[in-house]
Amino acid sequence: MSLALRDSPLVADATRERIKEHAREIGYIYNRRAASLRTSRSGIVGVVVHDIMNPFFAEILKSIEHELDRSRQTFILSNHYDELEKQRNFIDTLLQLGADGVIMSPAIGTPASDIALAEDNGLPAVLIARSVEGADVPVFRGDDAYGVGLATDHLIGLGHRRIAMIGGTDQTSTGRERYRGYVVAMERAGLEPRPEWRIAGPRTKLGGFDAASQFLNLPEKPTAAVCWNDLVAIGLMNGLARAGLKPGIDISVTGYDDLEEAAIATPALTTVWNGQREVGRQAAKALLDRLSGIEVHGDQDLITPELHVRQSTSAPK
Amino acid sequence: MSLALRDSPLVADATRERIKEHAREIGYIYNRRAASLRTSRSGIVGVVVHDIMNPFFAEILKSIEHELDRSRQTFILSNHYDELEKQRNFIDTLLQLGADGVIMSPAIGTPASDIALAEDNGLPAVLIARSVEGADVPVFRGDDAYGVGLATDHLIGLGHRRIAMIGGTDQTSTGRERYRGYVVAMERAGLEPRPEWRIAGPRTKLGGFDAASQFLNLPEKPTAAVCWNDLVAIGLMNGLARAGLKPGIDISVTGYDDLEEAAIATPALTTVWNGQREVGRQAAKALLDRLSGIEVHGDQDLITPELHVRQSTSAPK
DNA sequence: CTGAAAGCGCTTACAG
DNA sequence: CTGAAAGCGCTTACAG
Repeated sequence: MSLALRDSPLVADATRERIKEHAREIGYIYNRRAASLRTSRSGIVGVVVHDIMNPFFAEILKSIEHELDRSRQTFILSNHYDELEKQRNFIDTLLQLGADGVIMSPAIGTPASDIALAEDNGLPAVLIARSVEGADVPVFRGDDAYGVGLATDHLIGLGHRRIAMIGGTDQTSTGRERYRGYVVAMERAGLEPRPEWRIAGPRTKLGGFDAASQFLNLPEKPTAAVCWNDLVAIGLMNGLARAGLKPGIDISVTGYDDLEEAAIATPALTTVWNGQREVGRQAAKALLDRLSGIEVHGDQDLITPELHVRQSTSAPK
Repeated sequence: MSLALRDSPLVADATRERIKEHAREIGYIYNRRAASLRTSRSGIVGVVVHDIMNPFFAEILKSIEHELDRSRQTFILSNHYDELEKQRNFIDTLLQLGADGVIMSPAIGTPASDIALAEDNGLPAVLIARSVEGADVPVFRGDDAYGVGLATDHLIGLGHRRIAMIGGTDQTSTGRERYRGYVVAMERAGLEPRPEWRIAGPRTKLGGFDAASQFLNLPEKPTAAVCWNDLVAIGLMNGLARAGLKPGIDISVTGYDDLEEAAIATPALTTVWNGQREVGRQAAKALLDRLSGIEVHGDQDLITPELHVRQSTSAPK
């Protein structure tokens, strides 16, 4: 009977249908805990990110979901809010449930040993968005330095000379990479990336909104802002508008990620496409490959970002 | 040993600590599948909503997460995208995993029998946001008709006479309630809620954005729009701005939900607080109560919405 | 090829 | 009070 319900080819079609029909009639419910106990395969995959409310992750999650659905894996989602403790609890839960694998955007400060612990206990891991020094697992993310370079070059090309960088933190690999991309592009153009033009910290709309006044008080007023992500950029534009300025005309603003929302912001946001869909798809595929025993190499294939020019950038006045 | 690890009072403190220490050393991992198989309690709670990317649900989820965390329940999240099939698959998965309960915002068209099926198989359900005719389970949501009435009354009080209602669908209980609130408020003020002033459908930012041109072509141009939710309102304001109008001055706009984002929109959005946090908290608590055998009455305590007036509404020009 | 038995790792009722 | 045994519902190796 169990063979028939699992669509085994060892059972004739007609027999299978009869058994399934009967199972339905008596309200039979397959007990996955029991099966999993026996086979040590649970069909569960864990996904843990900073914050699923963040549309950047939400877009990644959608494509992970799509990919996992196709191979009938159930996925369990969790936020770690960049707290190591929460992340550890979640990994612990996955181990206890006998999950088959985990896709994670590691919390700030995740040591390689945390990932090794999971791996050593039969929980293969795949990273997204951020890498962890010393962890020998596949990582999927965009080429952040290159992407921010695109945005910075674009502003320089429009004639901007004083360009601020708003948001992000040096505590993550992504943060360091994006800042590096900005610095390199500025220097390449012979411009000085003045440290006081960097407003580190903001990563949300509210953060960008609040940074507007700080931006407007910067020494030797910058005429443009390269933002950490679209959320910060949209928040900043709202803050600038609230202060009576016209973002896109008085001050040029670029985002990062190209969220669905970027195109309908006012003004429509010039931003860098960061391949969220691709990141999710590739990460899910890599994990599924690992589960079926296919070797996946640990080095990261960076996704190449693209600049999408819209109305939030123009020549300085 | 198992007693010690579960902090049973039957074991002396010193002994417990020694055993735990040893367990840590040998890298022992508690097998929840085995325990669950034996006790038929899994510590898993399912949550299924239309779309977790929607900030409205995301805010509810956050408070559910907070509440479940405190009682060490793991929660599994899923989107049904208003597809019954997806919702059924998820409930099936929960049954197979032996989940302890489910919190759901039922997909359009969910029959009471689907909920009965879960309940009959030992999976207690609690509903959020939408109710299901004939299902005898607790429901937690706001008083939608009353809330939209608040927004409509506010616009009428400012002097508006031609007011459109944008977004939402009659296929959900929420949709019908919100439209009813608008109609009742209009009629109470002796105004005619003309059917062509209703643009049904939009429920997202993009939907609201696209509805702007349709709104501007409405017969006997309305001077204000009551929107289905904040997303539609923000999208509509962006669309109006793109058409050269000043939302909040040329056209008054109200939202619904009071998302975090509403306060930082440009102009800041006048909207109706819908108690997301409360909905999540109460739903989680009700489910936990049911799990510990406490009777929870099936009739719904509606949360009373509040109007939050900001800059997106003013007297008609 | 078929059917009965062992065993996954827990918890708990029960014998000693 | 303690320790060994039964059993949760599956899957699979094995005996017949």
